[in-house]
Amino acid sequence: MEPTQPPLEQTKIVEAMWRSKGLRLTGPRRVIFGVISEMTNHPDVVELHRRIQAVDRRISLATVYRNLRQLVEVGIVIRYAFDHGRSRYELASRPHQDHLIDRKSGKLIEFHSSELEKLLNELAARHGYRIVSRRLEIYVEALAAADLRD
Amino acid sequence: MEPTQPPLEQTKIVEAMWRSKGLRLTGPRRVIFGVISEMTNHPDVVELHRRIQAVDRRISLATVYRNLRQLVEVGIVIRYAFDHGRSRYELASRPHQDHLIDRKSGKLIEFHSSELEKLLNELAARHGYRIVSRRLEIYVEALAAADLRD
DNA sequence: ATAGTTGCAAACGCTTTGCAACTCC
DNA sequence: GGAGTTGCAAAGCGTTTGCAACTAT
Repeated sequence: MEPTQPPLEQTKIVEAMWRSKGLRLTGPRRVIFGVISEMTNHPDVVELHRRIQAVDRRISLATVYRNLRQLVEVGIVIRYAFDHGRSRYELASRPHQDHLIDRKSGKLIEFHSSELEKLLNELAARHGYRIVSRRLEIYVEALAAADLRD
Repeated sequence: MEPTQPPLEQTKIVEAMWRSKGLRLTGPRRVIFGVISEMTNHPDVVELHRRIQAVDRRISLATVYRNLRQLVEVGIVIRYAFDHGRSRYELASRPHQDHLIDRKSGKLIEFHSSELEKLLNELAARHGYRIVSRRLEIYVEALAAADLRD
């Protein structure tokens, strides 16, 4: 039934969040936020910059860095500095995933436990902190005859 | 002139481990390994270098870096790159702990919760697995210090 | 009008490395 | 003796920043 309305592409979540904070919106920001809105995994600056330049070649790496920094500051984006290479970024709105990793089979299971969530929050609070983000990797080994699929 | 036995000070665990791998032992290494053997928390290179130079002023930062790198390679030391500042180092022989990391202050809190331990074991078992090891890093923010920033 | 943003290039902080002298086995 | 190690200074790499031109409000 829908006529040929512009696909209204993926809503730019980040732009909306930014506006809701009453912050200034510029040309480069529109592009940057658009790209960031669509990131699903954990891209690094170079990858983001590449995608951003695909839209507008003039946007500099410095601007990408500056905006990422601001997005992290206002809590829209999370920055990870796992190893010592480039940082990786993630939309803060995504619910956090924890992982079970079976090195033998190479299987990786994502899970989410509200019980765990609750316990971790308590642990943090006990030390006077609020959790910003976390990283949980559990390395496991199959129990006897557990030939699980998935 | 020698009294009885030299106090045999704190055993230099790292030196012993290194020897057991048949690797070369030099003057600077003896000092570096001695300092590393005694590290209890998660010092960074600068802190380690300071302690090392307190013993032998001539040992360079480059040498400390090079040896840390080798120790990590052979698995004696673990390197953490929590925030984006200097890496922090820990003796691998210590039982693994979970970490609370305050990126703003750079503070790092180790904790251990048997409650958490139990829950994780349950979660793994629920999926048909047994835990081999894990890595948990919780990034936090001080509760009260929310409006302390400029 | 003006406070904020941008691109550029230079500066920064942590870490690594090329080199020549030195040292442990 | 010779492979491995060291100190030094310089280079590398990811990230930040000073500046002058620009732009959103």
